[in-house]
Amino acid sequence: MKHLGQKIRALREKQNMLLRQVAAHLEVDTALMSKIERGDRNASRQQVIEIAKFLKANEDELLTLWLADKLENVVGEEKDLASDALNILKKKWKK
Amino acid sequence: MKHLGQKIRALREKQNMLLRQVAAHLEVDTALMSKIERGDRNASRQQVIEIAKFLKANEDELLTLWLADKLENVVGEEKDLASDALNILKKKWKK
DNA sequence: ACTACATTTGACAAATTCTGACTTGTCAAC
DNA sequence: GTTGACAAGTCAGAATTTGTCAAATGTAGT
Repeated sequence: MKHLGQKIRALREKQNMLLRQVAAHLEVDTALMSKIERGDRNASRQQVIEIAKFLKANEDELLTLWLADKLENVVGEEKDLASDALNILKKKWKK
Repeated sequence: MKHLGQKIRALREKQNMLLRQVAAHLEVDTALMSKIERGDRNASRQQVIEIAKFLKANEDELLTLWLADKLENVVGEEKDLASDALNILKKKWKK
Protein backbone atom coordinates (compact mmCIF):
# COMPACT_ATOMS: atom_id res chain seq x y z
CA MET A 1 0.00 0.00 0.00
CA LYS A 2 1.44 3.30 -1.00
CA HIS A 3 -0.54 6.36 -0.15
CA LEU A 4 -4.07 7.32 0.69
CA GLY A 5 -4.79 8.51 -2.81
CA GLN A 6 -4.09 5.14 -4.32
CA LYS A 7 -6.39 3.48 -1.86
CA ILE A 8 -9.14 5.94 -2.66
CA ARG A 9 -8.71 5.44 -6.35
CA ALA A 10 -8.93 1.68 -5.98
CA LEU A 11 -12.11 2.01 -3.95
CA ARG A 12 -13.64 4.43 -6.39
CA GLU A 13 -12.88 2.37 -9.46
CA LYS A 14 -14.15 -0.81 -7.86
CA GLN A 15 -17.47 0.97 -7.57
CA ASN A 16 -17.36 2.45 -11.05
CA MET A 17 -17.50 5.98 -9.89
CA LEU A 18 -16.05 9.03 -11.52
CA LEU A 19 -13.75 11.58 -10.01
CA ARG A 20 -16.46 14.08 -10.74
CA GLN A 21 -18.93 12.25 -8.54
CA VAL A 22 -16.66 12.01 -5.56
CA ALA A 23 -15.57 15.60 -6.05
CA ALA A 24 -19.19 16.74 -6.19
CA HIS A 25 -19.90 14.98 -2.95
CA LEU A 26 -17.00 16.74 -1.26
CA GLU A 27 -17.96 19.97 -2.99
CA VAL A 28 -14.55 20.50 -4.49
CA ASP A 29 -13.28 20.77 -8.02
CA THR A 30 -12.62 17.56 -9.91
CA ALA A 31 -9.07 18.71 -10.45
CA LEU A 32 -8.46 18.75 -6.74
CA MET A 33 -9.85 15.27 -6.37
CA SER A 34 -7.53 14.10 -9.10
CA LYS A 35 -4.57 15.57 -7.28
CA ILE A 36 -5.58 13.95 -4.04
CA GLU A 37 -5.79 10.54 -5.66
CA ARG A 38 -2.45 11.02 -7.33
CA GLY A 39 -0.82 12.13 -4.09
CA ASP A 40 -0.12 15.63 -5.33
CA ARG A 41 -2.19 17.19 -2.59
CA ASN A 42 -3.22 16.16 0.86
CA ALA A 43 -6.84 15.85 1.73
CA SER A 44 -8.09 17.52 4.86
CA ARG A 45 -9.16 15.36 7.78
CA GLN A 46 -12.78 16.16 7.11
CA GLN A 47 -12.45 15.26 3.47
CA VAL A 48 -11.03 11.87 4.36
CA ILE A 49 -14.00 11.22 6.59
CA GLU A 50 -16.43 12.21 3.85
CA ILE A 51 -14.65 10.02 1.35
CA ALA A 52 -14.79 7.06 3.70
CA LYS A 53 -18.51 7.50 4.09
CA PHE A 54 -19.14 7.97 0.42
CA LEU A 55 -17.04 5.02 -0.68
CA LYS A 56 -18.18 2.86 2.21
CA ALA A 57 -14.68 2.37 3.47
CA ASN A 58 -13.39 2.02 6.98
CA GLU A 59 -12.82 5.47 8.31
CA ASP A 60 -9.93 4.58 10.59
CA GLU A 61 -8.16 2.74 7.83
CA LEU A 62 -8.26 5.78 5.59
CA LEU A 63 -7.33 8.11 8.40
CA THR A 64 -4.34 5.92 9.18
CA LEU A 65 -3.14 6.18 5.60
CA TRP A 66 -3.81 9.88 5.69
CA LEU A 67 -1.72 10.20 8.82
CA ALA A 68 1.04 8.10 7.28
CA ASP A 69 1.24 10.51 4.35
CA LYS A 70 1.54 13.43 6.70
CA LEU A 71 4.15 11.72 8.83
CA GLU A 72 6.17 10.98 5.75
CA ASN A 73 6.25 14.64 4.85
CA VAL A 74 7.45 15.59 8.29
CA VAL A 75 10.05 12.88 8.64
CA GLY A 76 11.67 13.84 5.37
CA GLU A 77 15.26 12.62 5.34
CA GLU A 78 15.23 11.69 9.01
CA LYS A 79 13.89 8.18 8.45
CA ASP A 80 16.42 6.65 10.78
CA LEU A 81 15.35 8.81 13.69
CA ALA A 82 11.64 8.36 13.23
CA SER A 83 11.23 5.24 15.33
CA ASP A 84 13.02 6.69 18.30
CA ALA A 85 11.08 9.89 17.96
CA LEU A 86 7.78 8.08 17.97
CA ASN A 87 8.82 6.06 21.00
CA ILE A 88 9.52 9.25 22.87
CA LEU A 89 6.02 10.40 22.05
CA LYS A 90 4.48 7.13 23.14
CA LYS A 91 6.08 7.43 26.54
CA LYS A 92 4.85 10.96 26.81
CA TRP A 93 1.31 9.92 25.92
CA LYS A 94 1.18 7.18 28.48
CA LYS A 95 1.35 9.65 31.29
CA MET B 1 11.93 14.11 28.68
CA LYS B 2 9.40 16.48 27.26
CA HIS B 3 10.50 18.50 24.32
CA LEU B 4 13.66 19.64 22.65
CA GLY B 5 13.54 23.04 24.27
CA GLN B 6 13.65 21.59 27.74
CA LYS B 7 16.64 19.50 26.83
CA ILE B 8 18.41 22.52 25.43
CA ARG B 9 17.67 24.53 28.51
CA ALA B 10 19.02 21.80 30.74
CA LEU B 11 22.20 21.61 28.72
CA ARG B 12 22.61 25.33 28.67
CA GLU B 13 22.09 25.78 32.37
CA LYS B 14 24.42 22.94 33.24
CA GLN B 15 27.10 24.93 31.49
CA ASN B 16 26.11 28.23 33.04
CA MET B 17 25.40 29.87 29.79
CA LEU B 18 22.93 32.62 29.07
CA LEU B 19 20.18 32.61 26.50
CA ARG B 20 21.92 35.60 25.03
CA GLN B 21 25.07 33.64 24.38
CA VAL B 22 23.39 30.78 22.60
CA ALA B 23 21.25 33.21 20.67
CA ALA B 24 24.29 35.16 19.59
CA HIS B 25 25.90 32.02 18.35
CA LEU B 26 22.87 31.21 16.24
CA GLU B 27 22.56 34.84 15.23
CA VAL B 28 18.98 35.13 16.34
CA ASP B 29 17.22 37.33 18.82
CA THR B 30 17.37 36.27 22.46
CA ALA B 31 13.59 36.36 22.57
CA LEU B 32 13.43 33.76 19.85
CA MET B 33 15.85 31.54 21.69
CA SER B 34 13.67 31.85 24.75
CA LYS B 35 10.67 30.69 22.78
CA ILE B 36 12.53 27.74 21.40
CA GLU B 37 13.51 26.60 24.85
CA ARG B 38 9.98 26.94 26.11
CA GLY B 39 8.57 25.13 23.14
CA ASP B 40 6.73 28.13 21.75
CA ARG B 41 8.59 27.94 18.48
CA ASN B 42 10.30 25.20 16.60
CA ALA B 43 13.95 25.47 15.82
CA SER B 44 15.05 24.87 12.26
CA ARG B 45 17.04 21.76 11.49
CA GLN B 46 20.15 23.82 11.02
CA GLN B 47 19.64 25.59 14.31
CA VAL B 48 19.40 22.29 16.12
CA ILE B 49 22.70 21.24 14.62
CA GLU B 50 24.33 24.48 15.64
CA ILE B 51 22.99 24.17 19.14
CA ALA B 52 24.30 20.63 19.44
CA LYS B 53 27.75 21.80 18.44
CA PHE B 54 27.70 24.78 20.71
CA LEU B 55 26.44 22.92 23.76
CA LYS B 56 28.54 19.85 23.01
CA ALA B 57 25.52 17.61 22.83
CA ASN B 58 24.87 14.61 20.67
CA GLU B 59 23.50 15.86 17.42
CA ASP B 60 21.31 12.87 16.70
CA GLU B 61 19.82 12.95 20.15
CA LEU B 62 18.74 16.54 19.69
CA LEU B 63 17.51 15.92 16.17
CA THR B 64 15.44 13.03 17.45
CA LEU B 65 13.78 15.25 20.01
CA TRP B 66 13.30 17.86 17.34
CA LEU B 67 11.64 15.31 15.11
CA ALA B 68 9.47 14.11 17.98
CA ASP B 69 8.18 17.64 18.47
CA LYS B 70 7.30 17.88 14.81
CA LEU B 71 5.64 14.49 14.78
CA GLU B 72 3.56 15.47 17.75
CA ASN B 73 2.23 18.47 15.88
CA VAL B 74 1.26 16.35 12.93
CA VAL B 75 -0.31 13.53 14.89
CA GLY B 76 -2.55 15.90 16.76
CA GLU B 77 -5.56 14.01 18.08
CA GLU B 78 -4.77 10.88 16.10
CA LYS B 79 -2.51 9.37 18.75
CA ASP B 80 -4.13 5.97 18.47
CA LEU B 81 -3.43 5.73 14.76
CA ALA B 82 0.15 6.89 14.91
CA SER B 83 1.77 3.50 15.48
CA ASP B 84 -0.01 1.89 12.58
CA ALA B 85 0.79 4.84 10.40
CA LEU B 86 4.47 4.62 11.20
CA ASN B 87 4.46 0.90 10.53
CA ILE B 88 3.07 1.54 7.09
CA LEU B 89 5.92 3.92 6.45
CA LYS B 90 8.50 1.48 7.71
CA LYS B 91 7.32 -1.14 5.26
CA LYS B 92 7.44 1.38 2.49
CA TRP B 93 10.97 2.40 3.39
CA LYS B 94 12.28 -1.14 3.42
CA LYS B 95 11.71 -1.49 -0.28
C1' DA C 1 -10.16 10.87 -37.90
C1' DC C 2 -14.09 12.88 -35.10
C1' DT C 3 -16.65 13.36 -30.99
C1' DA C 4 -17.55 13.04 -26.30
C1' DC C 5 -16.17 12.59 -21.90
C1' DA C 6 -12.68 11.63 -18.07
C1' DT C 7 -8.57 12.89 -16.14
C1' DT C 8 -4.27 15.54 -15.66
C1' DT C 9 -1.56 19.58 -15.50
C1' DG C 10 0.08 24.26 -14.72
C1' DA C 11 -0.85 28.81 -13.42
C1' DC C 12 -3.09 31.57 -10.26
C1' DA C 13 -5.26 34.31 -6.16
C1' DA C 14 -6.89 33.93 -1.65
C1' DA C 15 -6.20 32.24 2.70
C1' DT C 16 -3.45 30.51 6.19
C1' DT C 17 0.67 29.62 8.71
C1' DC C 18 5.46 30.57 9.82
C1' DT C 19 9.32 33.39 10.95
C1' DG C 20 12.03 36.52 13.12
C1' DA C 21 12.27 41.17 15.01
C1' DC C 22 10.71 44.51 18.04
C1' DT C 23 8.43 46.10 22.26
C1' DT C 24 6.94 45.79 26.61
C1' DG C 25 6.34 43.35 31.08
C1' DT C 26 7.98 40.63 35.06
C1' DC C 27 10.98 39.24 38.47
C1' DA C 28 15.04 38.84 41.40
C1' DA C 29 19.43 40.56 42.88
C1' DC C 30 21.90 44.15 44.06
C1' DG D 1 15.09 52.07 41.82
C1' DT D 2 18.39 50.27 38.49
C1' DT D 3 20.19 46.43 36.13
C1' DG D 4 20.17 42.01 33.87
C1' DA D 5 17.85 37.76 32.37
C1' DC D 6 14.02 36.06 30.52
C1' DA D 7 8.85 35.91 29.11
C1' DA D 8 5.09 37.45 26.55
C1' DG D 9 2.53 40.07 23.06
C1' DT D 10 2.37 42.18 18.57
C1' DC D 11 3.52 42.74 13.95
C1' DA D 12 4.90 42.61 8.93
C1' DG D 13 6.85 39.99 5.40
C1' DA D 14 7.82 35.32 3.72
C1' DA D 15 6.48 30.99 2.75
C1' DT D 16 3.17 27.40 2.28
C1' DT D 17 -1.44 25.66 1.44
C1' DT D 18 -5.94 25.55 -0.68
C1' DG D 19 -9.11 25.34 -4.24
C1' DT D 20 -10.36 26.99 -8.98
C1' DC D 21 -9.93 27.72 -13.73
C1' DA D 22 -8.48 26.80 -18.43
C1' DA D 23 -5.92 24.26 -21.36
C1' DA D 24 -3.78 19.82 -22.43
C1' DT D 25 -3.94 14.99 -22.62
C1' DG D 26 -5.93 10.43 -22.57
C1' DT D 27 -9.47 7.08 -23.97
C1' DA D 28 -13.39 4.91 -26.04
C1' DG D 29 -16.82 4.35 -29.26
C1' DT D 30 -18.36 5.24 -34.00
